[in-house]
Amino acid sequence: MASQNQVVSPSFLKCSQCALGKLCLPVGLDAKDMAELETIIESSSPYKDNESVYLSEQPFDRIFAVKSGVFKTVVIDANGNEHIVGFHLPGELFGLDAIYPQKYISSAVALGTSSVCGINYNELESLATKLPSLQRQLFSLMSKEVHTSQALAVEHSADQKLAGFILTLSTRYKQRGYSDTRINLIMPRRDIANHLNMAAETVSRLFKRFQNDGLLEIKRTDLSIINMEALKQLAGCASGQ
Amino acid sequence: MASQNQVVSPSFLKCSQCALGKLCLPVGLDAKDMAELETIIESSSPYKDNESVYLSEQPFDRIFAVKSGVFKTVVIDANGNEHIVGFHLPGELFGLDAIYPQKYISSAVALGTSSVCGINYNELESLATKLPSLQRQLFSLMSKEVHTSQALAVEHSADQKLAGFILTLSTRYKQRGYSDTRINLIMPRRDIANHLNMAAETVSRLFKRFQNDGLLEIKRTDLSIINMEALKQLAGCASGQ
DNA sequence: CGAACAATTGAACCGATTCAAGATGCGTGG
DNA sequence: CCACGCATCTTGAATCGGTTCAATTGTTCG
Repeated sequence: MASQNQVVSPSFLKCSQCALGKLCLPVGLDAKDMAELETIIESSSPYKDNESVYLSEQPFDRIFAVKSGVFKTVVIDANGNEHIVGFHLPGELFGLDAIYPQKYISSAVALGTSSVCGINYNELESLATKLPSLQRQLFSLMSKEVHTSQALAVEHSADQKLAGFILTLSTRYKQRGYSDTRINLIMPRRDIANHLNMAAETVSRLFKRFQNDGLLEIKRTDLSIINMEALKQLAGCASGQ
Repeated sequence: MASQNQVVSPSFLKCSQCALGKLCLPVGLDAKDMAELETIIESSSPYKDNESVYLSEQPFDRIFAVKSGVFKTVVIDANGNEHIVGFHLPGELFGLDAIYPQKYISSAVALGTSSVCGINYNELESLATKLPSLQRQLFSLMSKEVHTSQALAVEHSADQKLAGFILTLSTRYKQRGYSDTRINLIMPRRDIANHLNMAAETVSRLFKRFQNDGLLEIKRTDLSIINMEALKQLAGCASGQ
């Protein structure tokens, strides 16, 4: 099993693992279509820890696919408080929420050394008109995004939220072919806490309790899920899907 | 100003007010295109209070546009607890989260007598391939949906959440041409509370405090916003825009 | 008019936050 | 390689916001 946060595929431009490629291929993109998709996908040099791909309020032109590492998207409210909207794992897209307002709502920041592919949105749209399977895939992905955002709101106790969070990571890594039981929590506790709207101390205490209860083992960034079923029950299953 | 929860337009099938039509028209749908869009939009008889349009787990075939009244979408977690994912006002779409899983995730329930248009999704997809402006509009709408779901997660104190909720209603009604300061809260306190993850008692207390502080006036379902700016400040602006 | 439900109000309670120390791990330079 | 210093994480005790429970008032509708 490849370790997480590594480059997804030797030639990411082949798009064999990213959110677009994964489902495009089986539904009828031939080599020519695929080649055309690849022309609008641009690779970029890696970002260092804490560097940003784009900033809030900048004009929207591209969506991004994570090639390696993890990114977080962050908004800052009127009082200057940061809120982490989401974490983005290898193969996942981000920047979709900028389509409607035509500017980036959040800022995207690398967690550790990480890299992306940029995809010009206007060109992607044009291409989607020509390739029905690509259009379908895009609709599907955005629908999934809606669902994901909503799922977060369902849980309300701190236990539920943290258990749910771990499970979504597990599921998402599994979907990309990584282990679903051994996870590298590259993001600091503070970021997890912020994302789930709770105090970092609470995250710490809960991890300890989950460990004492035999649900998982955790040492710094190294998380192993021991009892997946119990975790799902705790989360109320909303995120386990 | 037309009162809320009324039929949006005499002939909704003309789609002049719904989320699809509103932006389709200015971007180049001619009469023939429009006619084609209308052929896949079906009107239905009104639903009575508490009747459901679809239930969770049912196979997905259509998305829906609210013609009149209000609908709520509800999920039930593993422990049997209900959670209200969202409220849907006249002109808005719902059911988009079912595209990815190809089955309805939530159940959609009428709040008071309400009516919808159903739109066959496969046909809509096909049509979108032929009409680039329709495709663009759909992407845009789904992006907006993502943004909306995320915005909810940003607020964390009860004050912020309730203020934010009122502001989103205000904004959304305004977008459809209704008053943004006089709102009919057709949904019971219990539902508002559930949606925002708080106790109905808290909603009650907060409404009272907001009223004492001169932010708004409320009597049962009749809400008037007095001090919009103060509300926005309270909410932290995340929902204001 | 009266029954059933919805909303309000008050008081006790609890989960999670906050504040304040300590512990642990990590990179840097001696 | 160890020592230092910084940042992250952990742990404990006090506090607070919001919930829960219980009782009252208000509203709707047969």
